[in-house]
Amino acid sequence: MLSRSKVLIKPSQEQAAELLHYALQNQLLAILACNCKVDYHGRASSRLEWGERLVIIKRDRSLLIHRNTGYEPVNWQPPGCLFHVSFSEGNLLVRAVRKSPHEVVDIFISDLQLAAALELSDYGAFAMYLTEEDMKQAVLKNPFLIEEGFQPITEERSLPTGFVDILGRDSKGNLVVVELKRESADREAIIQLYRYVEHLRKGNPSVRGIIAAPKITKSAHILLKALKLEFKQLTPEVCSKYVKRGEGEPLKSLT
Amino acid sequence: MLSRSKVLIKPSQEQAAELLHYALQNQLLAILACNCKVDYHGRASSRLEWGERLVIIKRDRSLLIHRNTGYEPVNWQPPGCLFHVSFSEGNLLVRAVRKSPHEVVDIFISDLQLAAALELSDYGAFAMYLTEEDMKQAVLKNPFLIEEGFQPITEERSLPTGFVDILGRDSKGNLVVVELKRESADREAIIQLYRYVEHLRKGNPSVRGIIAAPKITKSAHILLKALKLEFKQLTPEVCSKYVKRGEGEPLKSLT
DNA sequence: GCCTAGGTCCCGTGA
DNA sequence: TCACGGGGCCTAGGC
Repeated sequence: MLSRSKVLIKPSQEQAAELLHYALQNQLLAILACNCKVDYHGRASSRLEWGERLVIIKRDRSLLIHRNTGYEPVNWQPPGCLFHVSFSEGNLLVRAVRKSPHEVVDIFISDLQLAAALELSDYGAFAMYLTEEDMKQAVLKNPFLIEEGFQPITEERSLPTGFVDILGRDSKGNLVVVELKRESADREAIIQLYRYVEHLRKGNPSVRGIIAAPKITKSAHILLKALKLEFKQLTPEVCSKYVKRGEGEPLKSLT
Repeated sequence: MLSRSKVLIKPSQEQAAELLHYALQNQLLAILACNCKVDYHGRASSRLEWGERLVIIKRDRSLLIHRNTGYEPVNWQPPGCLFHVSFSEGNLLVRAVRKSPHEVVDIFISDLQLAAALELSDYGAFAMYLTEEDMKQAVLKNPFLIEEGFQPITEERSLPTGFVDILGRDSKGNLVVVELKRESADREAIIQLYRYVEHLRKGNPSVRGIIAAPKITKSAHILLKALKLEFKQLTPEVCSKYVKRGEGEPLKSLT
């Protein structure tokens, strides 16, 4: 399966430049393991002094520069930027330019351990489960997950202040605003919910606001009480039991 | 500089496993270009079907799985997780386990284009400029950037509701809360500022709230007016002129 | 451990 | 294009 892939060990700057051109032209993924320094200017600015890093250019022309530690790239450029490969003061210079916002990453490369152009054939589907959207679908189809007698009115409703996750009525006919959180509800979540509820309460003081989440932070709970909102414990895991995704593939739980 | 680095082209699963052990033992960075499928279970769940990807394990035991497009890894594990390399149903299985929260990534690898263990010697300093912190330092040393006569009281003050960027007094002695934003101030920023101001206004209705940012969104401006808060235009670029970083290295501007 | 806030956040969605 | 909210966000800093 090497097909159009090429790997060079300890290439010269010229060989690496040629490989980069080859990868960019053929929409292959390029990797360089190299000694480099990096300048970035754009929304912010940064300077990375000389050291050995991994430089990755993907076929969608995104750029990642990774150090030997850390989840995050030290410098990067999102997909779609333009690359210029040149030579400058004895170094191989790779410039990645993003149009909007205007941002420039300059990589000065002195020597290389490895350079590779890889053809990665990848059509595999990716599916994510246990998201906030899953919780929403579960509640819409099983309103009792919020409380007995709860009935959603519309799936979502746009208000001047933003969006409501779920709007409904309780068994007594009171308007209920439900805000879903996949993880612990914090103060921001309460404030968000309160914006909606406050707006609706103006014409109707009986409007209820319920935050449905696995748990709630201490300070969020204090705020919740002060604003006369309610908390309903609801986890993505419980919701997943009420929601069929894909071809009904059951979700495995952590063991 | 190859030193302890090793590169294998089209290795067998057994050779790749050996290389992974070697990299993990010697705290080298490991790269695999391989056909794989990936399961993730933890805070959420995901399934990635078979396809060719780049798998990176860093010396701090972080894991990145990159497809041939996109800035973000499709699956990952932050630093510090535990790796188990084994063989399962004809595949090389790499399992990365995170303790807290408990999360598991399973990578099933069928065949490999490339496997490398790289020793990346990297001691280069990284410095970032034009951050919110830079704006703060600039304002603390040059309070007139907010307005004539402004005087910071303390650098930062913790309130029951959170943190204040800068607290000070104006030329008439009124308390002033300043919230800094590096980019356009949105409604969330206004709400955040209002939380502090509202708290302080209870004992002192003359308290002012100023949001200092390059610009402000339309809806944030409306909210600002309604809450009797103020906007002061201030850019990170202007602030950078009043702040010396490192050895006084001047910041280049975009040209 | 929890909680808060920032980020060159990225990314999708909708106006 | 801007604006807004979600994310397995990650990461740093307090407590």
